[in-house]
Amino acid sequence: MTVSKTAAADQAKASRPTRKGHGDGATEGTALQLGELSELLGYSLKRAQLKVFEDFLRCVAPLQLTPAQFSVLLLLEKNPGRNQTEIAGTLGILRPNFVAMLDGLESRDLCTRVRSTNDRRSHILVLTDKGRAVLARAKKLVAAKHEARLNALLGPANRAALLAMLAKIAREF
Amino acid sequence: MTVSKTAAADQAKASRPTRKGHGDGATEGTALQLGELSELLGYSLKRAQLKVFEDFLRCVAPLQLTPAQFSVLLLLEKNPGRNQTEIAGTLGILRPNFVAMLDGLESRDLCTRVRSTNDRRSHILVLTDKGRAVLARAKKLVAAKHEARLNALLGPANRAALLAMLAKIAREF
DNA sequence: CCATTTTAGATATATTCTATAATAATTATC
DNA sequence: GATAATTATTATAGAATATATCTAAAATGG
Repeated sequence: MTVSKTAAADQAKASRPTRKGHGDGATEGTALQLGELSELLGYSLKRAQLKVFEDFLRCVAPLQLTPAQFSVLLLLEKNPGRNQTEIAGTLGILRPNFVAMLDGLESRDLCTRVRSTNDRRSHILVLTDKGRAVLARAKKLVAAKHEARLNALLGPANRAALLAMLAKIAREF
Repeated sequence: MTVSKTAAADQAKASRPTRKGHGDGATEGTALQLGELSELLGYSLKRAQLKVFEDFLRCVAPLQLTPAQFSVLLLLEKNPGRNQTEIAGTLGILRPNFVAMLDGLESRDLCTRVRSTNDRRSHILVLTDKGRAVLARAKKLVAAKHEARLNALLGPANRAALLAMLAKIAREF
């Protein structure tokens, strides 16, 4: 038998069924203990990342941009004249998966593929004027709502320290 | 016309095709500039999380445990007598998706579902002896290889500060 | 120049993760 | 006892992620 001998004892601890979120709370189930989970960096990293992305989506919802799309537009603005492989590679996006993503951006007229004259296999990615405008508005929303909220929570110095450590992990780990 | 007037100029900057990673490097493409992307917390958060999970998988590969599976086993050990809804909810896993995950753990005899005597709708989750043993080995691998590597990269004080900030974001953001 | 190899983008496809709706069994509430 | 709510489950759909293959074009080496 592989089940713990204390299974019956475990059962005894199980609370009887009660209506939850229903007033006095005297019979509400106890919150679970995270225990060693709270010392596991990867766990908090993942939970924090989900929260941050969630907030990003809310803040930039008027422009209908995902974090990944925003990162592409930012990269195109900063690096004109680059092709799909270079942009996708820098962002850690696999080339096949980048195709549909670009289709989406291009169909919304945020960027265009331009056949390179130097190497006719490749597409230079170009921000459209609309793409530039949307990006500018997105930057303002992100700075004013999203990053501002993080700053309020952590404080500017902590936020900078956090960013530096995350970048170091992303780079060197 | 929506395409930037400088598209032709952008094209001019595109490097001619060259063999990459091929010796002298005089003609290698320049690395892309991240620009404002490196100030976006969510971006570094995501990239760091991927690296950390990747390393976790490597370190604990002999036991064939994913981060999510490890977190379930940890939580079962710390919180005996809980049912599926409570465990899944604490980890942010949706109940329907938790079913297949438990099937996997149960088929490997790492935990078992025990019908609760108090509420016969629910399954109390119980770590098996094998589950306890695997968890103990996993903890050692994680501490000795995974978290040790993070400590070496950041230093213990920074690692603690990072963890505290991530937990705060996960909790309060 | 020509044959071979390599690369860029695209397509197809598989896997995993995530999310919602609906169902059966059981329990709670009126 | 009738109605509503809850647990676990199934089915399913969508997104993210991964690999192999195809074509057109370009580079390489004779």
